[in-house]
Amino acid sequence: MVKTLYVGNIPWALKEDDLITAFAQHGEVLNCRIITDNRTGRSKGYGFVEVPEGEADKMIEAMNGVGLDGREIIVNEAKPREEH
DNA sequence: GTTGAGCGTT
Repeated sequence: MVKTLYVGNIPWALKEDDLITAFAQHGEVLNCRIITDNRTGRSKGYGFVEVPEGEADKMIEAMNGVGLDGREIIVNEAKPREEH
């Protein structure tokens, strides 16, 4: 099973590959996604990273508050997406 | 070309 991590406060210039590289140093990154609004052309400035459940807790504590590109990022467990 | 709290799409 994989767990989804919420990553916020990320720089505008950051890319999905950059998140993978940063998170891959502390564990295995299965998938990642940065939320950007193409309709207004403005990045929401946050993204999601999927990591193994066994490493999710270590990844959060290891990457939470880490300075990335000069800006410290916020890493937490993402809430499950509600589907109705 | 800019900005800064939050929780997302194949």
